[in-house]
Amino acid sequence: MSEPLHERIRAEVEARILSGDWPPGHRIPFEHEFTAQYACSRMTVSKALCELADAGLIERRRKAGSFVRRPQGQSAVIEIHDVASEVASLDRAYGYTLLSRARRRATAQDRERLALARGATVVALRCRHDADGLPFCLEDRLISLDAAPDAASESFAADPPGAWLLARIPWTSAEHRIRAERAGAAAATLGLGQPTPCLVIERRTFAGEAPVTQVILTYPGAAHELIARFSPGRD
Amino acid sequence: MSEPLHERIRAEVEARILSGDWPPGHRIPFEHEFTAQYACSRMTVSKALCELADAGLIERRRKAGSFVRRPQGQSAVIEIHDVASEVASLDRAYGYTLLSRARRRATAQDRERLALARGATVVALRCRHDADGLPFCLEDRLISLDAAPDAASESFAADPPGAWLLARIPWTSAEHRIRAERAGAAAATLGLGQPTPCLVIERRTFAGEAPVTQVILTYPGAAHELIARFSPGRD
DNA sequence: TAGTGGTCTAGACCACGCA
DNA sequence: GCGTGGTCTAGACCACTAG
Repeated sequence: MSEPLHERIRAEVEARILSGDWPPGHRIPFEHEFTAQYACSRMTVSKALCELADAGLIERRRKAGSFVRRPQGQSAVIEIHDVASEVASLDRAYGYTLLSRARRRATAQDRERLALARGATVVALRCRHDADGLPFCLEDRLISLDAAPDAASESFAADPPGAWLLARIPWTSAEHRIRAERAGAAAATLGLGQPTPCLVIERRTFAGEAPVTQVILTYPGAAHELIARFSPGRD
Repeated sequence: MSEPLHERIRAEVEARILSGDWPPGHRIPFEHEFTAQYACSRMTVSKALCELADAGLIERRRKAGSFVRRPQGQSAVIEIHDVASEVASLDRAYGYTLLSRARRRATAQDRERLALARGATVVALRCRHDADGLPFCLEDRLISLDAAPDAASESFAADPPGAWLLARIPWTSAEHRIRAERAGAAAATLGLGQPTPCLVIERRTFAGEAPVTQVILTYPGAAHELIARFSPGRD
């Protein structure tokens, strides 16, 4: 058995669908018909068809059967890695510089960035990530000391705060905003001329309802792409 | 049985992992231990643990057991909607204009964009999506006639090609690239001054190994953000 | 109501990888 | 070696739902 049988069934049904042999809306054979065709048990067929259903290629309805789905594709999936591993995956040397660190009672702007209550205290960091000695990304981060009290005694001089937080504070949800922007205050730090467009990623992370951190990552547009390969999901 | 048992097992193990109770590297109980704990068969436990492995939360090794995986960096999920529904969700009036349409043997550049074989034919489209009468997004699309022969006889004068393709051609995977760019050729069409940064989304879609379509969407940066809220779980 | 998929069982054999 | 997970079987009962 070089290849699992359920995998072979899945691949053959998938090929029928992708070739157009079984067009959208077509009812594919019942499970018991596959068990006869492949001389196997129902569990094996079921596993193959469930994989196709998870992949969004078919829809299964009790009593009616399984049908080829009309492709949905409204939404997609993108992976966003943390900066250090991003640089590492490009096979370039990673460098990190802390530009500034401040501990303060949250200003009005801080409270808006991080959805904080009045009177909360934060650590504000600015740092630069380098690849092969060249500026790769500018990071502007707020950390809530309510969520991460240890951040108050951490200098962040040697290691970037992203990995530090990730290793300590469990998070349950995050919100991303991605946009293009003209390099403003970041231009000088990144060694850019003014008109250079940048890719800006804003991320707010929460543990339950409590805000943990907010970060603005600015990448020189020419030097960076978000890349992802993905498959349609269930939905 | 309101909830399948394998689902309950999956949820309880996932909770242990996300709470930090079982930290990265921790070996979780063997399948036979779960069968004792839940008084169920091995298949049921296996299904639950396979789901967690698919989601990237655990790694399973023969003889050794199953282990909590270290977080893969900050991998995340972002939804990318198609342009028409994007405009609709902003509660603005959607408009569509076909700028050009050509059918041709694939040029070298076309072949690179769409990973096509020599001698393939394509339909090349340029169109503009408007919101409340203002340019919202510029679309530059290639369609492989091998994958979508009907595109040869479709004018695309009234309806955007994205939805047309989605309704007809099933796809199994796609590749996205997102970057910031200075408005170049797109500037005039979008009614922009030259230095305006744009958010550029490139998407290549495949059915199995066969390329279907490639599209470059250019959004004026100030007018557009990708926004997503997500939770950790499936990678 | 009858037939489908969803779930589950109590076994089994095998491949792999750590000893 | 030997124990793990990977796969598979030949049944079973149940929930859902189209007819």
